[in-house]
Amino acid sequence: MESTEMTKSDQVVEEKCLEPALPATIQDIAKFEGKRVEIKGWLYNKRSSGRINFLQIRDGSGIIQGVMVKKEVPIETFKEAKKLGQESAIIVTGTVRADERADIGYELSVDNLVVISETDDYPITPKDHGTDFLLDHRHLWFRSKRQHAIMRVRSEIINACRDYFNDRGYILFDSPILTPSACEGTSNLFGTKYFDEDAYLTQSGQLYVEAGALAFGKVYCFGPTFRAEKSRTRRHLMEFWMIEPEIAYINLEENMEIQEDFVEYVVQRVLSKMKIELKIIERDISKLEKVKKPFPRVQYDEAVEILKKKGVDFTWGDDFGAEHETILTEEFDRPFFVHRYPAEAKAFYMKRDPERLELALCSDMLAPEGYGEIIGGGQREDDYDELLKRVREHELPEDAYRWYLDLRKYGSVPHGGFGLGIERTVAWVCGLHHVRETIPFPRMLNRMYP
RNA sequence: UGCGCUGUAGCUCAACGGUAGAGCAACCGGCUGUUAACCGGUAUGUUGUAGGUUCGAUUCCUACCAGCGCAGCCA
Repeated sequence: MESTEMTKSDQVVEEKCLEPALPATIQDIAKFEGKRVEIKGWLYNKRSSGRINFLQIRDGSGIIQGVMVKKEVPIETFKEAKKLGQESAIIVTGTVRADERADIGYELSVDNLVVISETDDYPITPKDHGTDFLLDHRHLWFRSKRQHAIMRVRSEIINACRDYFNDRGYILFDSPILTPSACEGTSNLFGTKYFDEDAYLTQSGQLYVEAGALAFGKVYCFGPTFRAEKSRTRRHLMEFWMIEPEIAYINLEENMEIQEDFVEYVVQRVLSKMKIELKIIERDISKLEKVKKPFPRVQYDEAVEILKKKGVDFTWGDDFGAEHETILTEEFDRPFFVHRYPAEAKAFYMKRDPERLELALCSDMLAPEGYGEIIGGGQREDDYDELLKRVREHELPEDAYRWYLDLRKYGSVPHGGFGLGIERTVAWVCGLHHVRETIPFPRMLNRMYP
């Protein structure tokens, strides 16, 4: 099929004595000013004005307007272009021309068009659609400008996360997705079968990554995480991605220093590399420019004081709800830490503060503008007897945690780490209302399609 | 799971209890610089499901179903 199309295209070249077209992407179109190029893509939208067809062409890297003038192309080509439906696959050739009127500064004077596949009735029209409809068409939705930009930012954030740790001597140490028991002893896991045994989809790689830290010093895992919580809010997905570094020989303070350095790096990198995308999403850049360390550190006790000063009824020992998080968030113009929560409500593996045994050596990083918790982390209990006691207190199956207890038996050291939720981070960096737009195919309560 | 809201054309939404309507998309035509282009024309319905009140229900009532928002839980 391709060869016959090329012949057709070559004929036009001959007839008009045009230069051969260079393969080009819209992203790099500036390099081709004055040159004749070929763009392989899709029709994003079109308008016409009698004797001119304006074709908005997208190729995945960007959108450019192709201008097709009636008297400059064969009449059949002009008519064909006029009838083309949104998202028809097309190969367009033409000359790149600088034009002030164009969004990207360049237009394409089209001299030929080859239709690879025609489309009619593309469901996502350039008008308003409801979220439910768009989510039903998620497989098409991210062809649209805004979703396209968000997916690019997500990709860059993930690359930045990986680069940060790879460049600093961390070993990628992936944790299993199928696990024999609950990592943190909580319920709400997706259950499945491992042949005849019960198995669960992981809700955190942390326990495994601890084993990695004691072997390699500094490791991280990056993968999907599953929570079978019946949560339906703008901050929750049933399946989400988390990057979880774990480091031997660090304390809580050092842990927080790594976190702020890491988050600053990720945000600043998106700021410098994704300007176009952030503009399409209409993100207020000034908010992100303030994301510089050091991030404020607030003890749980102080956070409770802040809430009380603001007239919020709050009992010491409770965990913060969404409303409380938002109020605290308004206090700062950058992410901040809340550390040393009451140990009662926290996971069994968290180390107690030796100076105040009722507190856990843990911290959350809360993103500004009401985006809530993006990181949870802390110091792990490294004493064998203490950890065994906690396992028993939480009535966890001792046998399943044998290997985890072993880590405290053979060369135990103070260690800690944290987990950053990718989708919440993307939502915050992009300034989105809901995390469902931050992942290609969101898994939500009541939605597993497409 | 609790509280609240919604369900009408492919999409976004109207319609005091009195024969079901608009914009966009589709289709036909017009326009030499459009940019969610515009202008004229054509076609489009089991009003979520089941019952009830009523002469008459898209409208009022009940149940169910589906979805959304908020909360809890968490990243």
